[in-house]
Amino acid sequence: MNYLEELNDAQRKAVESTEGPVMVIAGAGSGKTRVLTYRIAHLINKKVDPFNILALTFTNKAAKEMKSRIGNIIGSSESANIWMGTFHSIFARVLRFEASLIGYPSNFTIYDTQDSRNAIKSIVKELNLDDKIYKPSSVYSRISSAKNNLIGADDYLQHPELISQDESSGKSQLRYIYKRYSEKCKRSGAMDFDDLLFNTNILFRDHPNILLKYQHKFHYLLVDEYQDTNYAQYLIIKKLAALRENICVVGDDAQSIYGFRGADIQNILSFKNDYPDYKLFKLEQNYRSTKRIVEAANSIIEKNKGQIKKNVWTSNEEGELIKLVRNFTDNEEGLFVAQSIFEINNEDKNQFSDFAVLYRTNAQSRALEEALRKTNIPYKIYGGLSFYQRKEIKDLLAYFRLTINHNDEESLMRVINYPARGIGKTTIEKLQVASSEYNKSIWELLENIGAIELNLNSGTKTKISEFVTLIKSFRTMHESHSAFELGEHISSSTGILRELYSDKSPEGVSRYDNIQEVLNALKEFTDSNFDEEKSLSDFLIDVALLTDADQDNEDDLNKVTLMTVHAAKGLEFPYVFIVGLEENLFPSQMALSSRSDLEEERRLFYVALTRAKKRVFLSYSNTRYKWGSLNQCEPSRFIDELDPAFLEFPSQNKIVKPEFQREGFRRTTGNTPPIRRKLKAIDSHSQTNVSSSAQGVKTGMEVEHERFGKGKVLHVEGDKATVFFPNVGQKQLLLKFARLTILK
DNA sequence: GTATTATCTAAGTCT
DNA sequence: TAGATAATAC
Repeated sequence: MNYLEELNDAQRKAVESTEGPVMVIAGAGSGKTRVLTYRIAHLINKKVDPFNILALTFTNKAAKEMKSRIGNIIGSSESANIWMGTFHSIFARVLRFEASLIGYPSNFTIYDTQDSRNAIKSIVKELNLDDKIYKPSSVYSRISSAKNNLIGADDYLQHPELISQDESSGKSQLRYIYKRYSEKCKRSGAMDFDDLLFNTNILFRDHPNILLKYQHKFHYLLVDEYQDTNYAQYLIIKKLAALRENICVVGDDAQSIYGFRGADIQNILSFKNDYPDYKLFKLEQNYRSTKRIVEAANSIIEKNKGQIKKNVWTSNEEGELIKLVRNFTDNEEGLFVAQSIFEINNEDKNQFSDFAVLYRTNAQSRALEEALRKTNIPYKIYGGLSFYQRKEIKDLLAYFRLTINHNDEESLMRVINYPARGIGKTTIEKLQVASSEYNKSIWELLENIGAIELNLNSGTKTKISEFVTLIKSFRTMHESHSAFELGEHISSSTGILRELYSDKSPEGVSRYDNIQEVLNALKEFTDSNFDEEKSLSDFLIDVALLTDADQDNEDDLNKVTLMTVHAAKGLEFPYVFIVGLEENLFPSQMALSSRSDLEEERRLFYVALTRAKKRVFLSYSNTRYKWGSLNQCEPSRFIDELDPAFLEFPSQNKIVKPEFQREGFRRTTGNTPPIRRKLKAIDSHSQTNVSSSAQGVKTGMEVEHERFGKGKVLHVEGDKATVFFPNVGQKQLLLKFARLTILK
């Protein structure tokens, strides 16, 4: 087998230990994907039926790529049969088969976050609660984390701890919202993202025979990015693996960045308790990045406590220093990025696709986009307001969803009067009241609108029955026509196309084009993979579970990539820009209150750094627009934490400081720590040379450094000082960034 | 019931 | 700043 020869010792062992529990701790860039790929290929080579392999990946794109790589090794007819995908899409598929057992229709709808929030919002209204206190987003995240910990609505009602938490945060009614929300979802035949995992657990818990069936089906389990699994996912895996224990998990505790959605590093740490005779392999050699990048990243991650011991190293070349750049505004930061890309691209004959710009929040993309557009640099953005979340798309999809599942209330509400057909607010309110009064779905009321006394005038009733007939006709057509034909018919016969076509504004035109694009996607979907079922409801599941990283366009080759650090997980680029390195942004303000949140931000920064193969650029800005007003910012603590030995500070920026309107200024709140205040003071007149005397550090002084401890200043030159620390030896420090306290 | 205007509020990361 | 919602006029 020549593919085994392409692996180093640890990788090879991880590939060949096919039987029994295996954990692979894989440092950044250590060939994790390669191990997973070869391991699956190896299994199939050993005559394991691909049908008996379940591989859980973090994005659908990763699954697709891995499948095609495996196909290259062992033949694509085999690899096509592997069950490979994200947790959500794999178990959505399982649930479709088994839905009736847990009281759902097999054509259930998947609610996205917006649907869920809307549903919660209407419940808060129904219960006459204050929507300032019960904000849909916060209620939703509370319910979400309950579900991720397998606490159902009824469990929640009897959970003293959660109830008292809610009471002390002034949200004592939360449990009743949760209860109603569950009921509403069930009545609508809808599952939200968390339900897909929650209900899979319910299914396996309450139907041991079904669990057994899948245990017999999946002889071999592989889980990628294990550090980012939450409790619900952990338990599904554990149950499925219980029979044969042929489970292989791959992860890196240093890259755990999804704590906010319930991911628990403990899952890695407790693997050895669940499977005492497990085999552990550590992949520590980094093949991706230069020495300086690897070591700089190590210098960051070592600030975190409680990690699995490992020593990530590389035999790659030294590489260049990490360049740090300060900007006065976020727009200037964008220009810096654009300019640098332009220059590097010119001198080294690189592709635009060699560059990635990573940021903490999606909102930061705008300034970057603008700068790249101005400089004519092609780019693509992942995430943010994705294509399928645009209003016109959601409207069309709502018709699709309603056709498949008439009880889908969120979709119904979206389209019952769009395009306007004379069923207005008053009517809808009456329907909603009646719906909770009779405990019937709104669709059921609509269907029997003639038989129910709702105090509606006959004109409205006619309009309603026309609407019902329309949707039912789509349903009938669904039986006899392809998904694409149906989609086309729906978009024209509902009047959506006509409505958008008549809007000749640029936005209107682009909305019309977007609808056409959905239809194209649907056509492509219908035409692909003849062996799999390709109905409209399959399409809807695919669309609902697209991840941010999944979008892929043929014409997106050779473009600069813009994405959040989260979305960049698992990817690599020769040149990486990490922008917006400011306190309260990266690390996020909300992470500052707890140590563990801050450590997660630090891991996030670690992930960002380790995406780079050749060079890293860090940048921050002194001011940034937030919510339309200007804010002052301070450099991120993570900059201070990087070992300065790996950093290149630019000579003075040539850019002229723009004038700010005083009124527009809003001060950042909170107490500025002394060091930061000092930094800020230096920053604000840093056009003049930063002299050592600004901080008063002089040769011969005794100083203390936050990390290196006490030391003696040997030499000062400009803004650089040479200091001897008994603990760590001699260090070159930049006074601008080193946290030096003068002792004597 | 519908269209237009004024006001509010959100944006932290993802399925 | 921009999209969502409430208020207002028709």
